[in-house]
Amino acid sequence: MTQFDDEASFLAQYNARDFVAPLMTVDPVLFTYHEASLKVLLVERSNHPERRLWGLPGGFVDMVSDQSLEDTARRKLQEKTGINAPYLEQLYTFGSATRDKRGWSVTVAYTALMAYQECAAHIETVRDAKWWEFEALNDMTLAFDHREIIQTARERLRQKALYSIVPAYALPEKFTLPELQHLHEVLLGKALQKKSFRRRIEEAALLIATGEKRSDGNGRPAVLYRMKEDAGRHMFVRNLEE
Amino acid sequence: MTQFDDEASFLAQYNARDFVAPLMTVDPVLFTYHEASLKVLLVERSNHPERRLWGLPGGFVDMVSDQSLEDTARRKLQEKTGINAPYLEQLYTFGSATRDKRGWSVTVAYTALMAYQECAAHIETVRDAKWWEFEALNDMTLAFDHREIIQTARERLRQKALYSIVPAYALPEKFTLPELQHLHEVLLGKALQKKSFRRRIEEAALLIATGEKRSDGNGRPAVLYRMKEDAGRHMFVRNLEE
DNA sequence: CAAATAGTGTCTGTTAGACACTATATG
DNA sequence: CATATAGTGTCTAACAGACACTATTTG
Repeated sequence: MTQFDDEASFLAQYNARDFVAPLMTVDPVLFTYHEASLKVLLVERSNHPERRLWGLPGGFVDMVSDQSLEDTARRKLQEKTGINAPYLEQLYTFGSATRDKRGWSVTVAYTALMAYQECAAHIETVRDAKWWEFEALNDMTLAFDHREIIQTARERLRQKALYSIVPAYALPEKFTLPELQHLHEVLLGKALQKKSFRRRIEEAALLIATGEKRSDGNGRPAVLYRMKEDAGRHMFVRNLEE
Repeated sequence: MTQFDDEASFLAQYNARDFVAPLMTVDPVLFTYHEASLKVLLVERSNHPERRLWGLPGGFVDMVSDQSLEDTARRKLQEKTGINAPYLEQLYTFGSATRDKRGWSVTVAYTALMAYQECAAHIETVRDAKWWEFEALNDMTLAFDHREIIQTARERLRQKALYSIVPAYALPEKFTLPELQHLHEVLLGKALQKKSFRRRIEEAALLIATGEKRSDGNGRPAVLYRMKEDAGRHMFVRNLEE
């Protein structure tokens, strides 16, 4: 390798094209909660590879328009589904020689949460975009290693349900405590004591009562709350039981 | 873009060299505990860019020899320092257009822990390898965004000290409870109640008494323990106070 | 009124904090 | 013996679980 006196001349001759790097993608796993169940947003691929299979709404980093990995995640969600998620957090990075048939590839996965809204395919590389029930994915063949990625995201979200109210980002802006509790119950796969659940949220002062109530026709109406600004960052010192 | 009938012909014409991907590196943050303080292993760069600056012992993914990102992390640690760490966990992925002067770059950071041992530079791209006291890094200019990466790793390790005994991987195979407690105290930046600390570890049955004791000359000798196989995976349901 | 769902009062159980105590080493 | 460090006994405080109770809605 040639030696250079100074960094400036080193950088002047440096050309990233001289080196082959792994394929570099970003894959958001977008969850929501609707009709009492957890849903994941998937898109049907209209191009090779893995054409016609459902997978995550991710894609390549655009070295011109993206300044950061989070930019890529937001852009891909926007392009493929028209969605802008209020919660986006890096999950894990999956990289290996074999996960993509095109060669060594790396994907940075993000967990995203948002209130349910209808969605549709937005660009030509996507035939369709659809919310799938999490449980239904067991019977499907998904693109690449996307099943493993979704499984990892789901597991992390389960953990967060034990010590935070991050799952609330999967609800509409205004929601009731029974709704939030049920979402946590879905994530944890077990019933929770409503007294415990409500008490810890109230004592940590994470929510603001809007003054409104909502009834679904049966029984006493529930108070509607919205999250305080930083409620998603709060961590309880003691977990709910597993 | 040309259309292909089947995936095989698509893959046959696909050439990763046709696309420019970000630079792709892996950076392990290797911690140990020695002489009552937390240390980080850094190497002095002998090549551009950032020549002569100290940074993490990372490097490019080798698409031939590495099968996974963890392979890269282990290989780089081995090459640059001769070390094989008993604890290695993915930390976070840092990627942006500006973090490396050569262009858009992504690094997958790993946290590694090991018992203290002497180390030395192992290859020509490294002038020197050295354990630095974590506190000393404040006064240094480090390569790239490595200060931020180390800070993130340190913060994650602090979190783990609250609900696990993962930090024990930074100790020798046999260690005493007062040693482990002091390491946690360094990580948390506050004194802990020894009764609480010992009680939770004993009740979770995470350690095995070796039968040996060790005295440092002063006072009653402490019992030496080693970690049970899966002790690093145990998570206490209730955190220590912050 | 009954049925259904929201929300509370209050007791128990678990586990961390506080801190004084005992145990075992050295010199 | 004094000193130093390891390790224990035990009370308190915080907070989740259990579960019966009250509250508010519809029909």
